Order: sequence, then structure tokens, then C-alpha cells
Amino acid sequence: MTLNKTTEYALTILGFMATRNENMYSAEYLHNQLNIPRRYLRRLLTDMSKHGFLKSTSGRNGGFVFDRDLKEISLAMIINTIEGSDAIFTCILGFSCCIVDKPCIMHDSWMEARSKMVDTLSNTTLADLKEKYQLDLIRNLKLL
Amino acid sequence: MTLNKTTEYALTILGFMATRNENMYSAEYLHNQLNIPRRYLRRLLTDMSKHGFLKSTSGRNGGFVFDRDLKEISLAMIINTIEGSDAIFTCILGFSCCIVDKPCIMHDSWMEARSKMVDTLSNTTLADLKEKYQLDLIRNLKLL
DNA sequence: TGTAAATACTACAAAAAGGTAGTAATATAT
DNA sequence: ATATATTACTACCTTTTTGTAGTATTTACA
Repeated sequence: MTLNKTTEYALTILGFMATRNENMYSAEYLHNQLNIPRRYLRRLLTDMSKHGFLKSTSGRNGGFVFDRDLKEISLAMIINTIEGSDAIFTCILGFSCCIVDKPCIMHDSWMEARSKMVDTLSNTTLADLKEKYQLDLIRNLKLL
Repeated sequence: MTLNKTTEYALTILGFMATRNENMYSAEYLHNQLNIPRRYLRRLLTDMSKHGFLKSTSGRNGGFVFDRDLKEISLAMIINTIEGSDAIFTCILGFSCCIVDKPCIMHDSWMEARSKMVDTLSNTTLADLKEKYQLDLIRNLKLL
């Protein structure tokens, strides 16, 4: 019922990067900000570069930036990419095969629950998060 | 983004038992019907007895039956019980602590997605599954 | 051109989840 | 009573996930 750690990290990292305005994020900097284990974080960043979310620059002053428009990256995409194919969309209970009868017993209730979630995750992009974050900032300033 | 295997098994077992009309289910029988590893299945059944979902009878002709009204067992309860406390209800991303700023960036979108799912899972009981299953049976008979 | 700051790659270690084995305990049937 | 069918307990093995280590490579800057 939970995302695995790696996916959680991925969302944290991309969510963080999407809402700040640096023009480059080094692994070291992200490690300090997000408290994700150094080496693991690095591997994940490299991974996300390979998957086309990020673009890496090696060498001094290097780091990572987005390689795609924030509007093009939904939460569902991140989860599916990191967690393996179609983590969200398949019948995770495996109910289509685990019980002799078909259709499986819980299939319908599960699919109903699931599809509600998928809708939200598919319709929320990093751009949405950024917008929300900045509105929140403004709102807080006004309250001061 | 998936339930773990153990929870999946638990749902499968309880779903199966809820929709049949045997008065006793032995581990061996359930193993044959559901293809869940023998020993693991047994341990899980014992576990579910300890958690009050089932009642066990030892010895020859023994087995497991429900120890509670089917109306009192929701899918959400099963998941939470097997998967550890509040698997469904807590902020699984850990976003309240993983980013220096609070509230966490994805908290809102995640909670929206999640609460939709929780609603369905909390409102569906094993009794509902049973009813649905039997209606389906009747419907299929009519089609023959 | 050498040094420092960064990513990239590969292999391994530790922890958690999933699964198995052996044996004890319990209850029924004959 | 004894054999058999069942659950209960404990320890261990396997696989997957998470995390670490060492070393190579790339690049900017003094």
C-alpha cells in the first residue's frame, strides 16, 4: 500500500527541484537539502537522467536540471517509470489470476478505488506543484 | 504503489472465503484453491486468527472460519491490519519530514489521490463482495 | 597543466520481504 | 489407545530492496 523508498525519493527530488529556482542542482546539494543517502541519491539521479526526466552535466559546476517541460511530467509518470512498468495501472492484486474463477472477486471494488487515485496522479504535473507552491508563498507573505 | 504480497494473499483468502458457503476452510483446501505457498499461507491464516478476522479449530476436521460478521470487515481494515498500522491512512510519502519546508510539496495532491482510494476501500466490506458475487452468479445463470 | 568538484560505473553489503522445513501440539475417528 | 489430519511455533533459507565503497571519468578554474 506504499510506494517503495526509491519512488518516494524520486518524487521528493523532482518535487523539490520543480519548486525552486536554481539553475543547477548537484547531488551534494540535494543530499544536504533532502537527507537522502548520498550514494543512493546519486544513482537515482543518474537513473532519472537515463529516463529523460533530468539532464546531467559532468565535471566541476556540474549537476542536474530538468530535461523536459514540467507540464510534461505527471506524478503518475514518475511513479511508473521508477517503480517499473505500469505499477499504477495494472491490477496489482493480480486478481485476474490468483483465484480460479474469473472475473476475480475484488476486481471491481479494487479497480474503482484505484482508478480514482490514478486520475489524480495522472492529472497532477510538476508544473502544478510549482504553481501551487508559489501561490502558497505569496499567501504566506501577505499574512506576515 | 503496490500492496505487498502478504496483503494481497490476505485479501484473496478472505475474499474467497467470504463468497463461498463452506462451513470450514482448511489451509490445505485454501492452498489448492488459491495457489498460495502452503507454509506461508498457514502462517498467514494463524496471523489472521490472532487479529480476530478468523477463528481456528485444531485437529482433524479443523480449519478456519470467520470470527466476525462480514459486514464488519472492510477492505481497508484488512490492508491496515496485515500491512502494519495505518498503512492506508498515513502520508506514505513521509512528506511531512523529508523536505525541510513544511507543509510538504506534494502533500495536497497526494492526499487528494489517496483519500479517494481510502473512501472506496473503507466503504467496501466482505459482505458487499459476497452480495456482488452472488448477484453475478444469478446473472450468469440467466444467460445460459 | 594540475587540482578540485562534480558525475558514472560496477560490485558488494545490509536489511526487509517472501518462502520453506522440522517438529510440537491438538483433536477426531476408528 | 493409536493413527491421522489438522493448526502452532521457531528457525532458517532466498530474493528483492535499500544502501555503501572504490575507482574511473569529465570539466572548470587557478
